[in-house]
Amino acid sequence: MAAPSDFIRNIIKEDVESGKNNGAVITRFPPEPNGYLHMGHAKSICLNFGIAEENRDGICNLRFDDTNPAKENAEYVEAIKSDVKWLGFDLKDRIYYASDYFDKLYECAIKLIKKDKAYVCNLNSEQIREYRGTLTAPGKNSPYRNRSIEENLALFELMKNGEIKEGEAVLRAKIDMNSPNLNMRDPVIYRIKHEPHYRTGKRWHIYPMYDFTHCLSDSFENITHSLCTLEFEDHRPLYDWLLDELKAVRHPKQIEFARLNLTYTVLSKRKLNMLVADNFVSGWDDPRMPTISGIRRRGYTSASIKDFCARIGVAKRDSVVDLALLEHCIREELNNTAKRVMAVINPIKVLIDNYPEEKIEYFDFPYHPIDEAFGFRKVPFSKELYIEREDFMENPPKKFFRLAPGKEVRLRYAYFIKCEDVVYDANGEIKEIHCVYDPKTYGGSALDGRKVKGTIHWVSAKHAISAEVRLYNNLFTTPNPEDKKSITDFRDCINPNSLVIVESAKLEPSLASALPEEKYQFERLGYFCADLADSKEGAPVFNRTAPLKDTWAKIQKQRLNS
RNA sequence: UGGGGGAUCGUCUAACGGUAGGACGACGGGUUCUGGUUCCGUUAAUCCAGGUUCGAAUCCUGGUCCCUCAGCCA
Repeated sequence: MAAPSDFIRNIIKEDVESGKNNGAVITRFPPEPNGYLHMGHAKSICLNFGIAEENRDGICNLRFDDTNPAKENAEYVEAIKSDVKWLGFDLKDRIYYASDYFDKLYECAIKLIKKDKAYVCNLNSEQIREYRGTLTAPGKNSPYRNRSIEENLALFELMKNGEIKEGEAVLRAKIDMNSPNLNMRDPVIYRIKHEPHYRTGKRWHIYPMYDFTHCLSDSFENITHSLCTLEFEDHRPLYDWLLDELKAVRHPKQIEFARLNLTYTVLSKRKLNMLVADNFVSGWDDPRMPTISGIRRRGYTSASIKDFCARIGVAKRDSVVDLALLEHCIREELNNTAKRVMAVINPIKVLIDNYPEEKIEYFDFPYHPIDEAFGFRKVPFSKELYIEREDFMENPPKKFFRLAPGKEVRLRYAYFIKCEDVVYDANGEIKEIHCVYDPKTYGGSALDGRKVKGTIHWVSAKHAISAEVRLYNNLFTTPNPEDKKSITDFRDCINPNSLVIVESAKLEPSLASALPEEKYQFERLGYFCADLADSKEGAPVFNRTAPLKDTWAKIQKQRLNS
């Protein structure tokens, strides 16, 4: 694949060529450990780590932006590390924590106070908001703005020692209450939180804010290019102001790009957290979730995610990427890598009337239609079979190529069969379909050159294993559940059929040995993956990763619409 | 009616004053023991109005629309 190119890579290329930073390229991926990583993060990871890989001696750090002890914990840290590793980027032990910089950051705050560029403010949060002004009205100076450096130092010391209550004091940068950019109206850079931190314990009673922490952490790590999403564009002046005032040796360049949006899903940690907390899904790794761990459990591979990220590109304009593109990426990969097997999800019984009662034939079927390197497996054939309910119609429309009274089809790789009779139960439901087979079509082709239009999949009833199969559909019914104009609460759009559990699908016996995370194509149905958590050898559980494209379904839909 | 951004096929994204290209989707067809794959083809875009220029998606002027900022979240 051609090397990716986008406006950020172009900027970096120019910087390297002009000798900026001595040609170094150091990026970072800075998640807050307050939730699991999702596809939006995957975009950022592929960008930051990708750029590092593409440049000679390029480096990308994983840095936990853990300055809010109320929301962060070690479980999230572990989950994030594992997701980044699974995506296949080499961390080289370059794992950092903003919390490791608390001492250095504190020193920077002192320095700022000594420069008379920061002050302790005793306005409460409501007052701070009032003094800040509005989008159109300027703010006004805090009455505490002109405290002496000594007083500020003393007060900040008290804050640090836990001697002031939460909410009663903050440290603010002294910038400009008249700035049209709200972020420059004396932003809070430290607040009091009498809350233990998952890494630093009870050592601190004050915690630095994002704006203060981020630019300095970037600088400490010698980051050259600090890539973030569009909403931080307004923060760039503050990012630069802090580094300038503190005379930082390293002054990274912040560049903003548009965050990822995907149709039929939500990509905000807050919303995903709500789905988990309110049990709309089973957890962060529910296969319906657009989290890295969810999508992995669904059966997506890291290669397909990287491919997707390369295809969507990086730009500044807001965009919503079609989920179909993600599906395309996984189908393309699995088409080349997944073993083909047969499974019947919605079984209906077929009896081959002219097949001997006790006879069992074992066929050697290929795991892949053209590539023999995939190997072969034994598949039993007998008088009683299951086929897919949807593959039989009593009164078929014109273009139905499957089984119907009087019609002949091919059982994949096995025999031609012809439907002779249909037997009903007391409720008028089909109980079984009676067919005859043509022994001269052994292996699935007729010696006389006779053709059949349809080939259907099947399993031997006696030999089939029963297993749970989970059919996943879009989590939301609308393409854009995050659209504020048309939707008041994204939860109103949750798809009630996002998960359909098939308790006992009938699988060919070879599938009994499927290993967790092993990927298959169930012929004519879709790509399936043995569940990471619930699948056991001998007792598999399968998740549908993506259905195969289905032009027959499309034809039917068109018929309905016309 | 403050500031900061953005507008190119249905969607995503190229083109950096010189043929508006690619991918996904959709549609049509060939091949096929998966109505899959594959192959071929079709569809379809520069927000608007002026200007500069031999030539404008690109430069200038003026509009329009969209996103974003008033956490002691990140």
